[in-house]
Amino acid sequence: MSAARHPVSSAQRAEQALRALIFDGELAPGSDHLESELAARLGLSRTPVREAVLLLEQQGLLEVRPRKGVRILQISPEDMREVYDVLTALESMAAEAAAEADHGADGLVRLHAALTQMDAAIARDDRKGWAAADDRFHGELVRLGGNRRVEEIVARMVDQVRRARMVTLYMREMPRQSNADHRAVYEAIRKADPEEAGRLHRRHRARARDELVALLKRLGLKSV
Amino acid sequence: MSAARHPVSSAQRAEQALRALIFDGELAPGSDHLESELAARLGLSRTPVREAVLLLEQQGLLEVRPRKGVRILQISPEDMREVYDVLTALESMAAEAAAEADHGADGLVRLHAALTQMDAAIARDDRKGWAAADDRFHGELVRLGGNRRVEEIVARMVDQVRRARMVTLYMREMPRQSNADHRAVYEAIRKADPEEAGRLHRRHRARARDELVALLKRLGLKSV
DNA sequence: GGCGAGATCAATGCATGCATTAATCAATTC
DNA sequence: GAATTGATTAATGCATGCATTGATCTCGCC
Repeated sequence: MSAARHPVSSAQRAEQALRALIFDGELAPGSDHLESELAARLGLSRTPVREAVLLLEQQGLLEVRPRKGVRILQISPEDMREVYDVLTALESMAAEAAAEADHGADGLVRLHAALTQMDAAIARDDRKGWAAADDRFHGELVRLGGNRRVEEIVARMVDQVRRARMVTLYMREMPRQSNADHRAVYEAIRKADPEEAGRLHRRHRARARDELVALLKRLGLKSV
Repeated sequence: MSAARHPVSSAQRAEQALRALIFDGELAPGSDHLESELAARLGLSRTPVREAVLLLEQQGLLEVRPRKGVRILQISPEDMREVYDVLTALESMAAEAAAEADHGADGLVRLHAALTQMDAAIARDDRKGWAAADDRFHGELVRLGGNRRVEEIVARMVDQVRRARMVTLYMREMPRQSNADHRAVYEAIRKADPEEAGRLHRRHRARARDELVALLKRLGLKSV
């Protein structure tokens, strides 16, 4: 998203590296890891790793437990409900704002591109491709909303969703309904109808939340 | 909010101390401060101060500028609009959830207490007292909503509002309208009417946002 | 007199070392 | 045999030191 500002510090690389390890599942949810172990793994000293760990703790990805190492946090269905409720509230507001701003079809090219990419991915039965395009759609929607703080908060929440999706992506039907929802939201924004855009997006996220929470509960309580 | 867990680390004390300095205005918005200077001021070494600074940066209170020290962030009217929009979306959702949960009048004692304290403060023309009670009302409302993540995000946003209020608190009428709003929201929650509670709260925050942004613009662009 | 290049300065970012202290293990006693 | 207390271990939290490198200041040249 943001270009490399300064030389790129080791702490920043540590943060990115740890995020990657967490999202790839190499640091499993619920597992403990010593700072020194992580530092050795990344080929750094403890200091930048410690800084990265503190940031990731504040981001809700892990927890520092004073003598027991850092624990990668697990996400319960209840957590997922919380995350989705935050997303519902903020994204639907963003959708309203985007519709009010009345971007022409020009300003919505990226949003539309994400739509067609999702369709294409579904046709190919490419779940990862669909997920990536879905992320782009939601990211662009929020960007169009014109509220930086909303962008940042949503990005954090999406991190959590991403982890749950690792598990669920292959355990359900291809999300055709979801795509119809997206297209309807896009149309409302293009027609500059804020009320409709907000209402449709709210319904979309509520549906997704209910599906995901039900699925998670059907499995075991604690998952990625 | 949460009790002291472990012995309380120096880094945590540094974070709290820096927050206090910022909110008291001793570290002025827009001012720069070297890490070593802050460390000396707090009687600590640079390490825990640096950790605290990194956390506060992520909380949006300051910015680390590699060779120029940490800069205490200023808040523009546009920033305030963003903050209030986030608060509007999340708190009104919390109000809905609180109404749905149908807490009896028993479960709402703290919310009601905040109300009466706000009334009393207005009668005394005690602006700081009113502000403190207002914080309690909003904090309790969000707690009743039953979403930890919303609580945390709202707390961050309230930090920003607090800084702007330092400037504006004495520059406007006593907020009687605001209190009527609060009472109406309380009543809707007590009557377990989610739609009403959400609608009323949304209107309340929108009003507060418009007043504050207008006031800030009437002064100068960048304020606390 | 103004502008540019080079040297000096200093703040950060990182590594390292140490003290603190929680957790584990063992030994002794009941 | 179990439990409690003491000793040992080791991970964290903090302090300190150093290298890197951006910023500033000076000197020289145009």
